Amino acid sequence: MPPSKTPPSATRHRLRRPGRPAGRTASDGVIADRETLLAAAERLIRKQGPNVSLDAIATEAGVTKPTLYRGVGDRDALLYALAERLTARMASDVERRVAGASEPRDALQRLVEGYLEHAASERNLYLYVSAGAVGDDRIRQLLLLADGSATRFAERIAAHRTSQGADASVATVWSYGLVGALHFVTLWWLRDQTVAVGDVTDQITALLWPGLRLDPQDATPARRPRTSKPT
Amino acid sequence: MPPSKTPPSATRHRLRRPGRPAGRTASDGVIADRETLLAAAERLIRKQGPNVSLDAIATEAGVTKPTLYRGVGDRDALLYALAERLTARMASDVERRVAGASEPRDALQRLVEGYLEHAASERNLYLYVSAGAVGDDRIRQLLLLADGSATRFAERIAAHRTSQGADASVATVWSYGLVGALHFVTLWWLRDQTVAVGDVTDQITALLWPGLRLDPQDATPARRPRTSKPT
DNA sequence: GTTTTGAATCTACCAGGAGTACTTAAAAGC
DNA sequence: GCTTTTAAGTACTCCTGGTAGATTCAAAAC
Repeated sequence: MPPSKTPPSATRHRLRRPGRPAGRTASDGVIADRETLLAAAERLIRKQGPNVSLDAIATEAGVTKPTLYRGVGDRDALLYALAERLTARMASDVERRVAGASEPRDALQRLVEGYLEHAASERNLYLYVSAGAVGDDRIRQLLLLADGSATRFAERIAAHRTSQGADASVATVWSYGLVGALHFVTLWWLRDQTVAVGDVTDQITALLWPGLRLDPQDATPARRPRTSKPT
Repeated sequence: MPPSKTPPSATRHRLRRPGRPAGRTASDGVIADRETLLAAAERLIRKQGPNVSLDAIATEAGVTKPTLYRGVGDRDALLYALAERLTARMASDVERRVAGASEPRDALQRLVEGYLEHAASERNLYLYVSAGAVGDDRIRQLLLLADGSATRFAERIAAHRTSQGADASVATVWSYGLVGALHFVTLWWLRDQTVAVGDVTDQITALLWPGLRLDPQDATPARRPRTSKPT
């Protein structure tokens, strides 16, 4: 009945018949590459918004759900992978901008602006990763973005403060605080985008910079007697 | 077959047969009160964690899903209602603590500590409201907590700065930044609760206070030429 | 060159949860 | 006493995440 079985690539992006695909040799050009699947997920989220089903993503990749599962894992795994890719891109973008800073405050300013603009340009992906799925480990999912970004901040803060002889134990809390502030302001800004990026940037910088700077005398911010060891 | 139909309240918290319940007169003691339903939702979330189905909540209230729907609306409506209740409680709790503050910095310190402790004591509810559902308006759901808290902060900040002759236009951005910082640090702290509340409180306060204070000379934080009107 | 083994994929299903159309029973109104 | 309105539950549909088993191809074994 079928005139020619297995048309090589005639029906691109259409579900294939069952069975091993007739293409490449093993482990050479692997079909259903993880990279391909993740790229398809990003593509679909970018154009369709953050509410996409796994089925839709699989179809976008020209593949079915089980293949998607073997390639990237379950919904959480996909979420984590996309979060990692997004934070890595944001980090390198922001890094590039910060590199040209003249002074520390300018660096913070560029960082904030870069975060805002990158989030805006990847709006749907940013929202997808921000909301997470509704799974068991809610905290982890809510902190996905933070875990990606905060460790980078924490290293910087700790290194800087240590080099200046200041207490570096604040680094972890401060970095989560920074990311949280950035994140919520970003969401607010993404919602009703009525304010110019520059203004928001200035305002966040004005809020955060005085606490982060290290020039005057503020080397020991402790104010109350410690009740336990700070880990 | 059934010996006595409609046992009055014998099977408490068990699904009744269809039909209007045989209790009260209208608008007197309304059955399936919205308050009752929301309280049941909170009760169940407190004891079972943030992953609860609407069915489970209805059962907890001794009622079925359609009744829950008529009482509080869909999943989003429930989420918003619970967020409102939680933020209101947190606000009044924090307000009470802040009232006893001696100086502005102490007020911030009490605010931070109150936020952390209240979130910890309502952990499951806090997580439920934080994550939201995965619906259409993701941003709104992600900002649920912020919208509840930030407006209160914004009013305070604006009033304080105006009274001191400082630029009050930063109030909105700053309040979202504050809530974001508090929120993420709270989540991080709720995850691996290895640090004492007091230490975290001190560290966040140390980060945020210098930006918020208004004593020295820092009345005009603008650093770059404005490119557009700030709303 | 044939057979067996293993790998990659799809089809078809299941489970669970949100949301709803319809039915039933009690109260309120006439 | 009869009708209308109100407050519920029953039982369904739809959608989405996840999985078991069938299906096809390549490569190794003989």
